[in-house]
Amino acid sequence: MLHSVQDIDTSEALTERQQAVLDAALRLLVEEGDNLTMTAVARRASCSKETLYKWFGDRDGLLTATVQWQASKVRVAPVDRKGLDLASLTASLERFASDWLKVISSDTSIALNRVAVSHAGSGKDDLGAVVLQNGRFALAKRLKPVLEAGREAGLLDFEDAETAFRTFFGLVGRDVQIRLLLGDRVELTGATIGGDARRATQQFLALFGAKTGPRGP
Amino acid sequence: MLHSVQDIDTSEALTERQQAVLDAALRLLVEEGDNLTMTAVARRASCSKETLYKWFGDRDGLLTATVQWQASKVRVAPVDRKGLDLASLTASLERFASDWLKVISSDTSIALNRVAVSHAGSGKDDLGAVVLQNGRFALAKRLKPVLEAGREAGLLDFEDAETAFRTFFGLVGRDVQIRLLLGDRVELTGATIGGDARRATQQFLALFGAKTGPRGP
DNA sequence: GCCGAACCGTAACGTACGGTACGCTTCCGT
DNA sequence: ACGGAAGCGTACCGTACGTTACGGTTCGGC
Repeated sequence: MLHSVQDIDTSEALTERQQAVLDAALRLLVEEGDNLTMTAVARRASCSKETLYKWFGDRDGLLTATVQWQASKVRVAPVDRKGLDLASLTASLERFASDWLKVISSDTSIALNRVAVSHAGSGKDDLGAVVLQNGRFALAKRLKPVLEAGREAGLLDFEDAETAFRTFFGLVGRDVQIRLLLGDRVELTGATIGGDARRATQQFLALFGAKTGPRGP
Repeated sequence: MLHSVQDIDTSEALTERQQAVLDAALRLLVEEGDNLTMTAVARRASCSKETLYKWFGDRDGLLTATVQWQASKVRVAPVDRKGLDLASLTASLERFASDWLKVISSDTSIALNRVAVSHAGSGKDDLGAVVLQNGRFALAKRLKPVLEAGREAGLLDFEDAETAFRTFFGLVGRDVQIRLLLGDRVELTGATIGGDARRATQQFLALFGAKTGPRGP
């Protein structure tokens, strides 16, 4: 099962130098895509190929390390769910939507998803699993508590948090990610993202907002 | 601009034999992903590599021809929009949703999208554009008239057909496509697809159904 | 029956790249 | 000061694969 990849502490024993190397690899990955060669990474990071192999085993190891390294950087602070009213819930949702749109439209996310999708075909490594864990599933894990809190507060009404989340996910992302991955230049300025986040949130509330109002009968 | 790829009549002068070769290439593409070699295609299609190069130029040419060939096979009949009431509109939408889910969860779609995404990075060919045109944009072109007919009939209420379509797209697809592309085994039996199509349609109607009822005040 | 075109099967070529080996420098501990 | 580990730069090896070349076979036209 793919979900079995837990949140590994990927920062286990990563030297400053190693992190720098992985950063270089990441930058190169964004520029060159899956075409990056070990030689290129070595040159860019000003290290020897021998070192790359000693540290990361082989090419796939380097790629996985790079992806996990980027993933470990994205851990955002969980949303505080103190006094929850409609306004703060709306704000939270918009925030999640906006953040998510910014992520999936970023160059690094696009590059990482591209290489993970490529490798998902011939299953040598589990890049797809890593990307999923730190993307879509991490988002779910952070958002579901908010949704459930909203339900507790009588603001939301849904049976299954997973289903509600997936709807939110669809309303936010729509066709953006697949279009970007396929090379379409979708217009995504800061303003558009804000507007899309608001629209998605309103639609989600229209679908899952409690008809009875907060603390209803 | 990426959208500039019009619907080319890809079946221009394609011999039976050539179609057979492309079918073989397609099957191999589904099995092997982007790892397929020219030798493998030649062997599978029982033709010589020289012929492959004469017909399709080079590897990229073969790939593009294969993708276009598959695309040309998917042209479905447009939906008739005769007497339009809520029932038939709902049925149409569910049909679209169900068809789309079946497509994106099919092995060939996954394989094609994978290779297109891979190649979208280093833009040698325009596989991404082709896939987008025959996937997401073809769907829009077929669905929008239905939506507009629904609006004409007073069943739907929206400003922009494109926006409405994108919402529908998101409600139907949600996280399915990206998860499949990344190698997650999403459960998608016929029953699940039917249920998801119904749910997406109901949600869409809840968001864009005219409050006034058909032939409103 | 004969010719050339199209095509099959396979062998051959060139190159790019993953992976390894080696010499040299730096730097740290003793 | 000295020995050795770590690491840089580079040269080297093996292989896979894209691309080309070639001999043999089928087949339609005359």
